[in-house]
Amino acid sequence: MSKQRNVVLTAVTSSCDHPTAEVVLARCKEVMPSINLATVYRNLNALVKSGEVQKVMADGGDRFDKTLYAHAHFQCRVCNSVVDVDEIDLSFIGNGKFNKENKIEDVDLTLKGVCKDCLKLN
Amino acid sequence: MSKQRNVVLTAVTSSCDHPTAEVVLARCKEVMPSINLATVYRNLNALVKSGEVQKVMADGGDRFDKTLYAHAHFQCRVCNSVVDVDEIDLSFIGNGKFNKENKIEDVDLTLKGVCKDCLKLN
DNA sequence: ATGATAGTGATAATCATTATCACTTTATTA
DNA sequence: TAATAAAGTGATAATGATTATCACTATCAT
Repeated sequence: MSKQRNVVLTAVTSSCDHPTAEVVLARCKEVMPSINLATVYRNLNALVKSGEVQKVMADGGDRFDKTLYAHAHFQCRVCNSVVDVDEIDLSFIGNGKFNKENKIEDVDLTLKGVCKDCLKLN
Repeated sequence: MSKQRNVVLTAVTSSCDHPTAEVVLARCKEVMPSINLATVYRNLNALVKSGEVQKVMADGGDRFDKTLYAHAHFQCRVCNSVVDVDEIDLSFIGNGKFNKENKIEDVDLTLKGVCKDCLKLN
């Protein structure tokens, strides 16, 4: 594991939000100013492949997540923030007949709407 | 509703798959060779806004869907095809406490893995 | 040390999507 | 019907996120 990969991993795991690649880059630069966006993408993809972080598709670019168990997300269409939604249980997925014929490897459940903070601003 | 919007709408609703904008363009050109990709995007977005079609985020570009009720999707990571998964009931979402503080407007549940056809090819 | 290999930084390229704009079609009004 | 306003189109440029390329550097095993 290179120094850069470690810096990228720390940038994702040291906070509870869901940073974009650009945000990860900004955090890495605080600690390693020479690090490059391409390196950030390379290592994020490597970390996803090795199962150390999760990738979450979202409007405005993919997000990266330190939480590894299956869980739902919510993205606000006003401020674009992404938060975990733990109250939804995803464990039932894979029990149906669909998963007998096909192979489900991953579940991506994203709720969309307006978050409580943006609701207040109206 | 312009001729072009009608052609775009028909391209989405006349089949049961989940075409990308490029596929929609190809279908439209069969019937209206002069139609342009920008026009296809413009009208797809307008149809989404008016609630006549649904947009589904997917790897390799957004897909468009004539089915309007909330339902899950599955995307194969080998052939990239997207299919409906009707056996998963999404109606329970919105009953929890999360939706009391925040406003959930849309649900996007995409399963990922390998479809039965691609499993056979191994 | 030497060579092989993997990883990096810089930047170009790609891909999906959106913006712009001159022009055409459609609708509205006189 | 003619004049005019409004909306939509096609062509293409621009954007934004992501990936590919490539010369160079750090790391590791001889």
